[in-house]
Amino acid sequence: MPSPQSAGFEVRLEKLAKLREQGIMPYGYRFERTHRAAEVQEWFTELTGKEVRVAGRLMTRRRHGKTQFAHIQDDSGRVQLYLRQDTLGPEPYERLELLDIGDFLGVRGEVFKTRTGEVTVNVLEWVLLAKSLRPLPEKFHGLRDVEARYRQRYLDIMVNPDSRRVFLLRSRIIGLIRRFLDARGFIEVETPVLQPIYGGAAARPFQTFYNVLEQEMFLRISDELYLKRLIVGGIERVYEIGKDFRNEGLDRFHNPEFTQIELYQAYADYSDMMALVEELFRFLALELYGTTEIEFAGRRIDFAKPWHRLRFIEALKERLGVDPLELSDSMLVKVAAGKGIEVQPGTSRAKLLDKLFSDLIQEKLIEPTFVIDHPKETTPLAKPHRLDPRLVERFEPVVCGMEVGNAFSELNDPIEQRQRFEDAVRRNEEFATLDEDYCLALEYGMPPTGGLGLGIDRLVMLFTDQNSIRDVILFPQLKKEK
RNA sequence: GGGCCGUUAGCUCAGUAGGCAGAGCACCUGGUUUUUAACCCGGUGGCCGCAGGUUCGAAUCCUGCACGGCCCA
Repeated sequence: MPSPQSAGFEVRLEKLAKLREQGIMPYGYRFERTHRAAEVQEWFTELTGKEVRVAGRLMTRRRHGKTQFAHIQDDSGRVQLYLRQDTLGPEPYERLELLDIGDFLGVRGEVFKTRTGEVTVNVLEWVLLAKSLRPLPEKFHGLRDVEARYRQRYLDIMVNPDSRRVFLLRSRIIGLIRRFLDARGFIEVETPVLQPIYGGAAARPFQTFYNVLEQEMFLRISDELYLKRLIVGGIERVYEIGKDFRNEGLDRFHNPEFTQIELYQAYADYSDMMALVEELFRFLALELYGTTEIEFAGRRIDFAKPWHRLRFIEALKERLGVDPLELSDSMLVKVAAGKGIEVQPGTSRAKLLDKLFSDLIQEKLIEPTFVIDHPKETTPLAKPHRLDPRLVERFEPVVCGMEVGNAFSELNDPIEQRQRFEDAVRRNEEFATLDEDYCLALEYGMPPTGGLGLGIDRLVMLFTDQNSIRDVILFPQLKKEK
């Protein structure tokens, strides 16, 4: 972190003082703009010779004695300014010496095209809107240092256009998802982030204390059990986009605080959810890029075609040479070890199966694929498979080896649901809970329901070709600097 | 938790037989009335991540720590 004494700071403070001496307010209140930077370029034909008012941050500057060129940047892009002593007058021109790269300016001027063809504003009048006291990162290379890009994200998006692009796309993607679901009659809701009992996934929660209720609480690890209560209540198509929190690992694909969309549709099953995913991904690609193809990590992925279906058990059976469903827990551990996959003693069968699949198969699934029909014990909230009671009706959408979601035909038999919760708790599975209130809700009756969760961060990674989840999260947590 | 890599000026980076700490950009002085990574002259700027150790001498070698990245668990 730069110190107060660092280069440029003192000099800029002096300029600030001089400006005040000259009666200039270095921090303005407002500025009426007629155009944004990009609009001046875009509408050049109509604007040429006309007066415009634009504002932005001073990003470049080339001085030539009695004239100078500069660029200001606003959120649409940049526009060049041309500043002449004979146009501005001696004092306002001289006062330009008190400006620095990084300052915010508002200008009034005439639009023209320079000899080299760049659309430019010939400035008639300028005002300082905010003085910058810190030197900006280098104009050509931008801000490269990964740690600095995360810790000072404002600098990253200020000077690295690609970073800005990612976050603008993130916003568009979320907007498009809403548009897609709203058009299909889904209702967006908000459910509690602070929950008295966590559930809907197997993950270590963050804990906190709710003073006025004098009660331990958890930050949600999933929205599932609340959204399904709403299905019970008669909201037939419902979704929520929000943060979930899992007090666990942090790597390229995982961030403890992440954004998920969960949606539930009454009278539907997991096949309907597969169709929805196929449509949604095609829609996103078309809206964002005008084609069904995207590029991720150097590969072209086409969402025009239906996704592959890969049965969880059959894929594992082929890879392991034996049917994992027919193996005892201890045999399964041995077979896993034979494939180089070691787990801590006491790891649940569900976790082991999951790990086997992730390590041996999932990372090779490049083409869009639904991994379907998982073993029952992996998924206590999914409905038994209609053709094979050892399995559940579940799928995980996988693209480029990356799991981007999870979906089921939702379990709506309250007796079986309670049994499945109790089994998981009895097997002492990590983070298994029994949500009595949810069981009560199910006892009132829940229609057949298809449910789907999608990791928004990973979705954004996929659609913006980013390698790390931290590159699609504006302010990823880092350790405190000491 | 383990392995590897990184940390040098505001930014981007050089810097090994261990011997005065470097460049470009930015900044400051001067010049320049159509430039655009403007240009020309001159200049300022360093806890070389932190703490120890080895050595006549350490950015450089060794140990530990901090922060970050990648890979593994």
